[in-house]
Order: sequence, then C-alpha cells, then structure tokens
Amino acid sequence: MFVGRGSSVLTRENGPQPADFADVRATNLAVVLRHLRTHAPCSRADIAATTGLNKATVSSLVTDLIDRRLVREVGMTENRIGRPAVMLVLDGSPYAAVGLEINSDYLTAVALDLAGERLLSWRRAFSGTAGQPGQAIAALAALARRTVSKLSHDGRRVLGLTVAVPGLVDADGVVELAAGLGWQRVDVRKSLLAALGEPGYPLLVENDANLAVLAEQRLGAQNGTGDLVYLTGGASIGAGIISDFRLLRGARGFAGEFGHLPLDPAGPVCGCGRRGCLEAYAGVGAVIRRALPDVGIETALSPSEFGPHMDEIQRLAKADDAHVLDALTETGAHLGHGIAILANLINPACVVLGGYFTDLAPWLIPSAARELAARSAAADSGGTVIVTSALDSSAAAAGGATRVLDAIDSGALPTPR
Amino acid sequence: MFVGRGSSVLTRENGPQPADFADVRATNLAVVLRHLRTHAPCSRADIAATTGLNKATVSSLVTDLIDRRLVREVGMTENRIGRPAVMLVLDGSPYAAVGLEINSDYLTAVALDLAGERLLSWRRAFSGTAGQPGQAIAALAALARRTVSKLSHDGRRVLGLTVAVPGLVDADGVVELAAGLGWQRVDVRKSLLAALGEPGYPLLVENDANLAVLAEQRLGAQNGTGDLVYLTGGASIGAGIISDFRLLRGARGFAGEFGHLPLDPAGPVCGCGRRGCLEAYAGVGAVIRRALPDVGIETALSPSEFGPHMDEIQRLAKADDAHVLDALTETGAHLGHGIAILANLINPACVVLGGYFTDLAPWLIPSAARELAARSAAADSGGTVIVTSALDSSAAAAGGATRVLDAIDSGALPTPR
DNA sequence: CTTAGTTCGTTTACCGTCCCAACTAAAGAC
DNA sequence: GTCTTTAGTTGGGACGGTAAACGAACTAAG
Repeated sequence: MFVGRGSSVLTRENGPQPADFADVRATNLAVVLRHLRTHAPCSRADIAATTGLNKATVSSLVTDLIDRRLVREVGMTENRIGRPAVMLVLDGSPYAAVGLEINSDYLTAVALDLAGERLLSWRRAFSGTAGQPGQAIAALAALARRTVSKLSHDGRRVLGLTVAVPGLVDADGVVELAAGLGWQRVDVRKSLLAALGEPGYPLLVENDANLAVLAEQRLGAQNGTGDLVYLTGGASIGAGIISDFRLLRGARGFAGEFGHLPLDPAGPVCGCGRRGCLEAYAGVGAVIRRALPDVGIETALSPSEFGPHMDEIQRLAKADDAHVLDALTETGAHLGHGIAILANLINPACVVLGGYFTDLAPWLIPSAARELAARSAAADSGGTVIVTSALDSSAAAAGGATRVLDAIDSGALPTPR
Repeated sequence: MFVGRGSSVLTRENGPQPADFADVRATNLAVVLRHLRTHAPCSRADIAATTGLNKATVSSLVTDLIDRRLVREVGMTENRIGRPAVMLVLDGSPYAAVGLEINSDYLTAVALDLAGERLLSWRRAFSGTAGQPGQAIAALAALARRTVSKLSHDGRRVLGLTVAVPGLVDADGVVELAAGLGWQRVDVRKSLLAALGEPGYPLLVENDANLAVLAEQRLGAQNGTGDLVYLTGGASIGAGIISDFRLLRGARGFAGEFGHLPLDPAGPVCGCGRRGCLEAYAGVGAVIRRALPDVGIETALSPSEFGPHMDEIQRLAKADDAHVLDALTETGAHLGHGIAILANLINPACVVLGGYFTDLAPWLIPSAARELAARSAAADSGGTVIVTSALDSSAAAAGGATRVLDAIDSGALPTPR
C-alpha cells in the first residue's frame, strides 16, 4: 500500500535538496568505500551480497574506486570451491588526511592514511596564551606547511585538513570565542587558507571536543558506537557529543558546555565568574587544589603548570597516598554527578574520559560510576558506561584527520587524476 | 578537484543503504511536497526555480502527485505579463493522519488533513491507572476505531496512526516502562494492530514528549526551528528534544529524563525515590504544595487531582495573590535552573513549556528566563528563549498525526489508487 | 487589430545509472 | 575429463533527470 523503502536514508530527513543520478552514484561509491573500511579485505561478490547492490553495479563502482586509487586489489582467496575471489582493500599509500590542534600550551599535527593508519604525529610546545591570534596562526600555518610538505615528499596527496580549536567555532570556520587562547572572533579558516596559499584541499575548523569524540568513535575502543560523549579534561571541561551518529552542535554551536553545568548557586567560584559550576568541583584546577593542598590555592593556575601537578598526583595515587586517593574519589563523585545529568538528558551508550582525566581514570571511574548509577532515572544507568580514552593527548588532532576521512566516506571523493 | 555536491544530503550521513532510481524519485517527490507545504500556493515554474529541479522534472513529479491526490490545481495567476501560471496546493480532502494519546487520566484523538488542518479533536476521560494494560489498550482501540470510521465515512483514507505514550518506547512499539500508567514491557503496537484487525496503514508508538515537540515544531509558533525542546508538565516532566531537525532519543531511548535531573543529593525526596530531582522542585506536585500549602503535603497526589488545584493556582495568580505569585516565581527559578543545564548541554533555540506549565507560564517565565540567563555559560543564554506552548493539551496527539505527515513528507507516499 | 515580448508548461531526444540475465572464467569434486 | 560451484563481466532494458525546442496564453505597444 505504501511506496518507498522503509529504511532508505536517501529518502529520509533530507533538506530541500533534490537528488539526481550523480547523487545515486556518489551514495553507492560511499557505500562500497565504507563497507571496505569495516570489512576489508573482501571481494566484489561479498560487497554485492552484503550491501544488496547488484553484482554488475559493484563491479562498476569498484572499477571507479580503483581508478581513483582509493581501492587496491590484493591477491586471491584460495582453498575454496569455485572461482577464487579477488580481494579488495582500501589503498593506503596515495593519500593522507591531516588534523591539527592548537591549544594553550602546544600545537599538534596528526596524519592518517585512507585506511586510518597513523602516518605521523608531531607536537611542539607553544605559548599561545601570551601571543596574539596572528602569531598563533602563523605558527599553525608553519606546522601545516611542514606536515603537508613531508606528506607530499612521500608521494601522498592531501585529502583535507581540519584544525581543532578549544572554543566555539561557527560553520564558516570563525572562532567566536576561545577563552583559553584569549581569542574572540578570529577567522581561523580564512587566515590559514591565505597563509597556505589557498590550497586545493578542503580546510575546516572545528571545536576540539567535537573532533576528539569523532576520533574516539572511529579509532578508539568505542569503535562504531552511535551515541557517545567525550569529555575533555584540560583547562576546561568540554563535551563532544555524538547522538545517533551525528555531532550535536545546538542552535548556535554552544552545545557541550559540560564544565559550566550550574549545580549549586551557593557553590565555589568558577573561573567563569559564576558559582557552583561543575568545573569548580571536578575540573583540573579543582583536582589539583583538592589533592595537593600545598599548591597555592589563591592563585589561578596557568595551563602549562597542570602537567607536573597531574604527574605528581598520579605518582601519589600509584603509591596509595590516602589523601590523594580520597581526593580522587571525591572528584570522581562530582564528575559522576555531572555525567548523571548528561546521561539523563542524552542517554549515551558511553562517556569517554579524555585529557588529564585519562591518566587518573582508574581512580576516578569507580566513584563516578557509582554516582552515575545512583542518580540515573533509568535502570542500569540507562546503559551508559564510563570508560578511559584509548587515545593519547593527540585525540583532537586525530579527530581532525578522521573528519577528513568522514567526508570521503560520505561521498566527497577525490578525482581520478 | 573534489567530486560531489557539497551540500547534497543524499550523499551525507547515510547508513550502509545503497541508493537507486526509486530513491531519487521518492526524494524529489518529497522535495516538491515539502516545498508546497511551506510555499503553497505556487506554480510548477516556481518550484523548478526554487528547488533547482528541471522544469520538465517538476512537471512529471507534479503529475505524479496529482495522480496520487496529494496535490490539487487551483486557479491561475492574473495581471501579470506572460502566460498565467497554474497554482498548486496540497490537496487536503482525500486523506487524514491520526494521532492518539493515552495518559493517566484521559485518552485523546486528533486527526489532521495533509495540509495540517485539524479535522477532529476528541477527548474522553479515562482511569487508566487502576486498569490493566489490556483494558487500556481496548479503550484505545475503541477510540481508534471510532476515529478511523468517522474519517472513512467522510471519504478520507487514513495515512497512518501514531500513539503517544507517557513512557519509554522502543523502536518496535513496545512500551518498556510507563510509570504513570503502571506499565512495564507492554507491546502496544502489536496489541493495537491485532485489535484493529491489521489495518493497512502504518501504526507507530512513540513517547509523548517526543511527539509533542514534533507538533510544536510543525504546528506551533516555533514553526520550522531545528533545535527545540518541549517540556511536558504533567505527572512528570519529560523533555522532547529536537536537535538539528532530528529527534534525540539516546542509545536506549532514555534521553529527555528532564524531571529527574539530579540537582542536590540533600534535596527533597522525589517520587522516584531519589533526592533532589528537578521534579521535586519544579514538578506539578511541587508547585501545588508550594502554592497551596493547605493541600495535604503528606499524601501523594494522583494525576486526576492536579487539574482543580492548578485551576485554583491560576485563579489566585490572576488575582495577584502574593503567596501564590511568590510560589510561582520560585518554581520558575527552579525550572530555569533545569533549563540552564539543558541549554548548556544542548543549546536549543527555544524551550517550550507545555502541559500544566502552559497556563502558569506568564508567572513562571520571567524568573525562569532570569535564572537561565544567569547560569548560561554562553552570552545571551546561547540564544535560548523560553516560550509558552501554542498548542493545547492535545499537543502529543497532534504530534502523533504530525509524525504521520512527516513520513509522507519524507517520501513514503500513498499509492495512486 | 497586429505584432513583439514574456512566461508557463510540455514534448522530444539524450544520457547516465542501476538491474537482470546470460555469459565467461577459474577453481575443486568426482 | 566432465561436472559443480563461485566470481566477475557483458549487453539489453528500464527509468528518471537534463536540456533545448516548442506551443500556449497572456501583456504591451504601435
């Protein structure tokens, strides 16, 4: 009685954009590419059977992908009845995806090949807080040039470059506000495009938590989960939220302000000037003050001072220092309170602790999970689990490269030549 | 250098589903239908110019839609240079979309025509709390039959039927938990399909807040907003969340548990057994206890008793009763606290107060907005505004009918005959 | 009244993509 | 050596969107 394929994404949730054959082709090319990403190595026949595409169509699509050097044939199956199948894999060698991260104390560059293998991972110290945006962008551009030049020298074409910024970024790549960097209304995309001489590849700018959660979804242990939250544990606590396989940005891109969830109007003063923000209970500064009371409570800590203190806390925790263990348990409970709020509203399958939280996770998670379980409206915490990030501090940069691969996987393929 | 239409939704965010011609056709039919919904009356030439589709394609698509009786020609333009255009509108008369709502004290039925005009709006009292699920479903089926029979008698074909349930509903239409009804693991969809004799139209079951926010998005004042939250103000406070034009459900469908946001572990006891839930501060029960201290604080109120008390509160507020005004200001502040948490995480453009909150909104919103502004991390509350629902208590049922129209607009068209 | 100009919508020819079915290819089984 | 089984290609058909030409129906102006 009713026409239309019930679950065809093509016909659902589309905007006003009409479709034509080019779209069908791009969609199906992307289907094959994604299938190969998750199921490689496999044969044309496998792809046809699994995706529902016709054998002839798959042959045509695969030929196209091989022409574009995105896919490669790699040997045959053996020891089976029937004609042996030609196995296909993603071709890692001709391309690279680049992610950069700028933070208050360092710059990071990560490059991945098409298959998601890490090609390089660079970091350099950087005192961005003191500098003007112009200097920071010059440094970022220098790093980008070095990275791209290294990749080109290895015979790779750059598929795209994404910059992670710890702040609010609009759709055009303008950083509206980045408190940690002291930036306001900085058009990072335009400046960087100019500094790089208008390169041919796509250049995007995105919030660091949003990119980190992409990396966690694709490269981390939570591989393939569609409902996922990443908590940055840096100068501030931001949440990158993926819901139903899509980044949640909000109307103006302000979503994920986890650190400033208002808990108690009579609580401690937060860096933002308000009282009782979650960050004032569970932020890095609060952890240090609670665990190392000898560190000056009066003075605000600068981000570059976090590292040594966190190392010290981790050392004491490993040595079973009772005070530090108590401090971490208490911090975990506050974090769990915030996560319970998150879980009641968003109901993610998983909350990943990143940044400085990663190293302290063994001592934070037990009390956080306890608190989450106690404060979840749904039974069994609604299925939400708290885990440690499987990625190191380059998560956001890796996410930037992942973002480029996502675009490829969605049909924005490079041309054959 | 890069292939693919940058903004084609068809090639973005798709699952593993491949595309074919039927999808292109369905997509473009839906594009025309949606254009007519928002821009009617307009001509074929208008549609071609606005959507980017070819004139010939639009002609073909419109012919198809007229054959299916979804679109109707209605007169010509006049007083213009050139050949007059034939104007097109959605044809309201041949079809109907039905939404039902079951609640602890009433059943509601709403029917809309294709253009969104209300065809009927029925309500009957119902004491579901005492009854078994079987009785409730029998009552629901009876109401559905009467509704469908009335519409058929008027010569309309039913496009679909959606049931709103105040509880957690899974993707197959099984109600996992509905505290207000005392239900657990009730397969509403299956039972209702059986009771209605396996009708040919699609039958869905969905959470009431999710449907109410759909109604608010399409029929309410916030028409067309992509980031929107609806707060039910009934026996409990649920949030229906639309983010980037999609319902946010969470990994297990538990998203939107707004009423049980954990605020203060030392706070008042909530109906769920925990302490300090938002509902214990700002729920209907809390409003009544705070505004009408003479009402027995000790005994739990049953939902059927809410109505008279809320009427009384509204009467006193209109009469400028100082105690009641203070109580509402305080309630609004608590509500604003919860909304600030929501805004920091989700950043909606708009939060709509529904249910019993609607009538009290004039006295709740000022303090709620104040609190939201004070506790938002982003400037200007991140653009989030708090508004009164434009729909009456049939919002969820209307949303059920809207849900059916959404499916049509997404390409699941009825067959020509 | 006639002619030019404008706009609407259809008609026609064309092209790209997918599907189906038949075909070839290459192995193991008997 | 022939049969069976599975892999992948080829050619024909259908479908749907595109482009350009065309007829239709109106206004404007001489």
